Amino acid sequence: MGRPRGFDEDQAVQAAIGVFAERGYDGTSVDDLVASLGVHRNSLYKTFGSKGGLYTRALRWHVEHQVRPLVTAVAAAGDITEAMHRVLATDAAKPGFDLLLRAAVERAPVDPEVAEVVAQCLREMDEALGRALIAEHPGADGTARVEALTTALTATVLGLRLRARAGTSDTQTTEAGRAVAHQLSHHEI
Amino acid sequence: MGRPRGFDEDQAVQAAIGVFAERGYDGTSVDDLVASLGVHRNSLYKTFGSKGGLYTRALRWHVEHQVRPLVTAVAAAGDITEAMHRVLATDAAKPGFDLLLRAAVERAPVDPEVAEVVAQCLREMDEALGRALIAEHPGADGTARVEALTTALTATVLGLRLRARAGTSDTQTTEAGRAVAHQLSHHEI
DNA sequence: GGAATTTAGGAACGATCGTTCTTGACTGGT
DNA sequence: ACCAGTCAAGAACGATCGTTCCTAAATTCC
Repeated sequence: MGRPRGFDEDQAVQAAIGVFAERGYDGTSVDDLVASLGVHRNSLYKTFGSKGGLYTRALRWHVEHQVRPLVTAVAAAGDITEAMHRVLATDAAKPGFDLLLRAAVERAPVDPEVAEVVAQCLREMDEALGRALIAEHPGADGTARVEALTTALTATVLGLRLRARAGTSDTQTTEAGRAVAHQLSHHEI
Repeated sequence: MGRPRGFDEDQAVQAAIGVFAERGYDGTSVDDLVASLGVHRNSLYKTFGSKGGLYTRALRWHVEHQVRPLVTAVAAAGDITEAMHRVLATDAAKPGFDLLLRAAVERAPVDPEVAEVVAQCLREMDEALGRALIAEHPGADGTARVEALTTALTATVLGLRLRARAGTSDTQTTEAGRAVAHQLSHHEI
């Protein structure tokens, strides 16, 4: 039924993730997207509806296919040190969660749909870190203290990645993560 | 020497801080600034040179007059619980450090001048939190562990404020801060 | 092998972007 | 009183914004 697509939809979404993560929503123009995605204007609007539509598609894909694996790896970690290492380890090939970070700062306050996606994802990260925490402190399971600590731990992870983007070295980031994990691991909570 | 100004420069800068913090750099137009600052276009360009010039002026003012007092209060705190409370306490009247947060995320990666201002400010926050930490653990003074922990603590503060902006309740934020402080206060580091 | 349908390729839209220019009102120094 | 210098007010600039429209090319169904 008609001419076949000259581009792959998921591939375009992945490219959009990179562009939006690097330049932000307001800092990215449709021309930027057209150039970076290799998808031409008309196809972009036909497929995603609008710039905002492509953004939410990109954010959802990012959360589901790039952040979720990180969350799963954290939840499966045997201890907090390993969990923090898995979520903070930098690797050029790894997608990370930069778009989530930018979305939380600049889109969540003005876009309820983005806010919901971000909040849900952060709750999952809280729970995953809580699982790693309980793996070392089984007695603390279900306590309010664990909940408060995981809220803070997720915040720490976000903040460390934020600092890394703003200039803090990978070494400092890694050691900071290790220090926090050590503090939570070698003492009761 | 000519007609006197019809606006106050500091007052305009403070208004710019609010606008940039709320809408971000790319999300703020010069028209927005003209409308919010009550300063007319020509005067804005005569006084600040450009939109970017006003932004860096606003960021420097924010850091010096709004974040620095927070840093000083943290450094002067007798314990970490008090320090965390002082930096996280929300109050409609308090300026907070939202512009710093947004600058770190969206401008520092692309503007070396902003990156330098942000990095310097975060280092000061690190040192202030370190002071509060050492107040409770004098023996840890100067150790690499303190440095790593303060890097993480500043990250936690940034992350918690980020989460608050994205929807996390003030109660959760406060309790998360308290839980972290408790963990650092009641155990050796 | 048309007819119908979908995409690609661009031109083009009005609106808004950051910035500059023009004009006239106002003030201080001589 | 007058000139020099600063400011306010707003029109206007070219560039870019997000979006739409038009035409040609490519594919499936009959």
